[in-house]
Amino acid sequence: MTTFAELGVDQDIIDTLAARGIVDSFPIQEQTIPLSMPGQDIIGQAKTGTGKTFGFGIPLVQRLGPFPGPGVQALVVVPTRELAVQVYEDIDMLTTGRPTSVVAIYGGKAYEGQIEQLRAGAQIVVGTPGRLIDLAGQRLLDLSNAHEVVLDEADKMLDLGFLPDIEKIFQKVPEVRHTQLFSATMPGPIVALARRFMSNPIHIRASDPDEGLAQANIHHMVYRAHSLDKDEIIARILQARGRGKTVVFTRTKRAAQKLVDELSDRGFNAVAVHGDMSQEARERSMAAFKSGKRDVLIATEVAARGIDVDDVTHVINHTVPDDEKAYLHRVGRTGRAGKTGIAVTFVDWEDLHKWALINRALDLGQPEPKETYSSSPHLYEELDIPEGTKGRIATAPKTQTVRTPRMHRPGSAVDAAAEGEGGTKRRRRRRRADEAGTVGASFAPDAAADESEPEGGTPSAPEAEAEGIGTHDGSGREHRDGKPAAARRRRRRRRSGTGSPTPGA
DNA sequence: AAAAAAT
Repeated sequence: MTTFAELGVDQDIIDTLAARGIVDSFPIQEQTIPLSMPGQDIIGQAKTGTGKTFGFGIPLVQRLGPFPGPGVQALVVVPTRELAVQVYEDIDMLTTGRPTSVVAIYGGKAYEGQIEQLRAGAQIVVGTPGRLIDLAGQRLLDLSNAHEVVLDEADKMLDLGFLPDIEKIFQKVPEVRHTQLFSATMPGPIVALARRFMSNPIHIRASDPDEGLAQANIHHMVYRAHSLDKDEIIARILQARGRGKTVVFTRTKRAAQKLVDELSDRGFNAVAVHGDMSQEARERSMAAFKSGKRDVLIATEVAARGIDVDDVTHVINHTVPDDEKAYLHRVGRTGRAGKTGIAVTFVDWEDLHKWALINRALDLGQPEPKETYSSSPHLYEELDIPEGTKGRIATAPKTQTVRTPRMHRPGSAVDAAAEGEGGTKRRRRRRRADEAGTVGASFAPDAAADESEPEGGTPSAPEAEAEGIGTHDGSGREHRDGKPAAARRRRRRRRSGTGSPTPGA
């Protein structure tokens, strides 16, 4: 193992890293930092959770020098707002003790703060394409001196959805510059395309090409489950999983919303993140999940790439992801920095082919998924639930399965009973649309207030909570049911009892 | 086709 000092990293950055317990370098850092530091263009490829951010971040901070003058000299572009926040935090940490200042520029947020920081002379900008182009177009962001450019999740940034924006951004930065592209996945055609934006790049792969792209420390499992049984199986996995956090990926925003509602009703500590939520609610969910206040995150593809949360032990694919790249990034939320993780994928009948392609492309060696579900409750006990947990599954009370039919027949007597007082279908739906994903869970009511206090101060907790998810119903009401949020919280607390995550409690 | 990304 090479030390950071041997890689040419400045002592103050070494100290900053050490203060955070980071003393060992990762292979990608060892391979790219010495090349990147003197200005070599790099395409850096390394597995999920193996230190890519510092791989480009350290040279970037260091190349600006210890006392950079004011004005944007470095630009990092990322595909999602949450990743912008995370990368911003990482790079900001690297600048500790330097006058270098970093700003995150992304949508869904007030312009003022971001513009203010740019005016104050920020040197490093981390952002998402839309807002970057917006501010550049308004002459509020000057990229003409950004000689350092990074595309994080580079293959995503160069795919069809983002490419036009990326081309615009490259038109705004200097032609002579240092360009770094990083990702766990770099398909050949994308590498070819990438060369258009780089000069004599070196493509570094931090692992043996025949080794495969999948993390060896992730254990993969497949269930061929009927969609109506998925909630029940997920609940059982969550119950049996022990300490740690879980990310569940859904294909659609609506499915994410529905699942977070269902799991919250079952007493799990779940929050959601998806594009139909307000940015404030998205960030509140992420903060609660990162801090451990909530231990289940239900997410759409938005959280598939780059997001780094400690102690994620399980990733569950509620539906098979689009392709092997999506699979790799999703399951890469676990098994990070040398830890192990479990990846569970539900394969629907119509996804059998898609799954077979992923299984083969990544050489996962998974057998053909067997039909593991049944409408009969005991058959759940035959499920191969993730390691070390079978005993607990087998002893799970049978009565748990009573809750599954509620999903099948919304509005039934069971449904009304679960709602408690005044539970019409319509009211229930409204409550959920507003609430879930913001605080999500039905207990730990104090957390609702904690999570709605970002730095910089926002409205009082009730309003912040009530704002809920943005465009879901497009309303913007301050209250639902005509009751203030505090009263609603009391009602929910009563309904959900003590907060023990026991289904059927 | 869905999700993401400016308002």
